[in-house]
Amino acid sequence: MSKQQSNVSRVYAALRQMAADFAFMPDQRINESELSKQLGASRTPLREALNQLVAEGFLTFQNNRGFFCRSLTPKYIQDLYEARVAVECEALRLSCRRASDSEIADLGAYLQQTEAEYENADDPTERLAMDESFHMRLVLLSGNGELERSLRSLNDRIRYIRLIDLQRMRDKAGVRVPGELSAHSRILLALAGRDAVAAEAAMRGHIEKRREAATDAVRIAFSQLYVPQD
Amino acid sequence: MSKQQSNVSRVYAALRQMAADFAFMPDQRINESELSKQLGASRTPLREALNQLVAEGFLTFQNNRGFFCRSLTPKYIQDLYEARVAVECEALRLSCRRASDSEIADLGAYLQQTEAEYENADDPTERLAMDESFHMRLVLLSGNGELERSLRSLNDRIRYIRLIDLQRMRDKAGVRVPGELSAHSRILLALAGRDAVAAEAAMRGHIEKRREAATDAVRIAFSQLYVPQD
DNA sequence: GCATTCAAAATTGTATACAGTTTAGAATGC
DNA sequence: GCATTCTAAACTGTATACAATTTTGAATGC
Repeated sequence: MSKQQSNVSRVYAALRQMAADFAFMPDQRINESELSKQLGASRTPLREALNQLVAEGFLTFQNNRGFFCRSLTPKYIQDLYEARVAVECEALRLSCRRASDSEIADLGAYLQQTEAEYENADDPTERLAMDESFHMRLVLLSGNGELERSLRSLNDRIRYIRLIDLQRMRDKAGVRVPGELSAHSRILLALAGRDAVAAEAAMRGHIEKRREAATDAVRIAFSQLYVPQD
Repeated sequence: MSKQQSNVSRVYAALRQMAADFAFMPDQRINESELSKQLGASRTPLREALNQLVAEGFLTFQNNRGFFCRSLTPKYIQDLYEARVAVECEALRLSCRRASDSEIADLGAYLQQTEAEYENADDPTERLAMDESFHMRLVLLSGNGELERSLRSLNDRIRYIRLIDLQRMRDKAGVRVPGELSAHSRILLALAGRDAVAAEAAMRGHIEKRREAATDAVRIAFSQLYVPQD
């Protein structure tokens, strides 16, 4: 009998979470000894996990200087949003051909259930989790493992900014007019109608609408990250 | 004065090349001691590089059993081709908006030059390098670093199969009718006309045309990989 | 105050050792 | 021949040690 899960993957998961949350400041140097104590593993497995995160773009590496948190710039966030459009639109196109009627119906039920919760949820983290979950389910319907992997990576690198964006939206957002369709509903409707063009257009519009706001949020993020207490 | 390039990144580059060429057989277990001798580094930096390749999908990892070459299945190759469509079509769309006229003219000159060479090149490796290069230049015009990174990864994981595909095409391919436009020319023309829809359609058709052939090539690849000498 | 120098401290890079686990293959029984 | 058991060899996982490099910060000169 042996452990199924490797120690490196446990450390990796913890680090990825930390990197997503910007527990490391942008461009901050990462101290291996300190971190290894914190995570209860020696530097050898820690560095193996850190190397994985470098390969995925969460961290960078400089010879003899070690590991650094990725930097956070409007350009970088824009790149990630554009990549999301690429991944999610193509996945949606595939889903229009491949998803079964019952899979689409299931997603519809999920959407209906969460949209009610969404309106009531105060916590932006909760809202974001619901939003991400809907988008991820859509990609899963495409049946493409590579697109799924890409979206997971993009989501984790973008999450912090989306959270800031959501917090700002909460303050000034009006309630949606009852009867008006949410962006998610419009996407799902087009999918149910197997209308790839309409679905893609709805998805593209939906993501790009948030892109501009998100690049603005980068500046806000800076102030939130670099001020310790407020 | 110090080395600019780290040892790990040297080992990584060598391993990535090997993984792209299927120097490791699909599903083959990788022996760390042997490989570390071969690459002139101890197991510590070797494993750091191997972990990067796991994160990128070139290899897999099982606790207490070590590293394995990714498996090679028609489904996997299809996923990668579909991801290429996602990345390259969106990049092209962005390029239509962003590329300067002179950048497009440069790419046109490059295309004209290589298409002549392409017809004469016997070596499939050369042909593939030219093809990849054109596609990569297109993505670079989008100015999106994330899409660029994705395409690089996809290219390396797909290359071996494309090579097999090209070898098969050589045997039965007819010469293109003079005056008829190559797929690359059609894409470039649409780009020059800033016609994102036409460009995307041409790109999609171009990649998908090879996708089916490539999944067939997987079976051929198996026979080539598993027969040592022929 | 500001730049420069330099030695001490901190940190990274990697080889190695060894414990823990898996694998290979011989021996055995059916 | 085929499955099972068991032991030795091979291999992986990780802590640790130490060399090489970078960083820190005090001392100095301007």
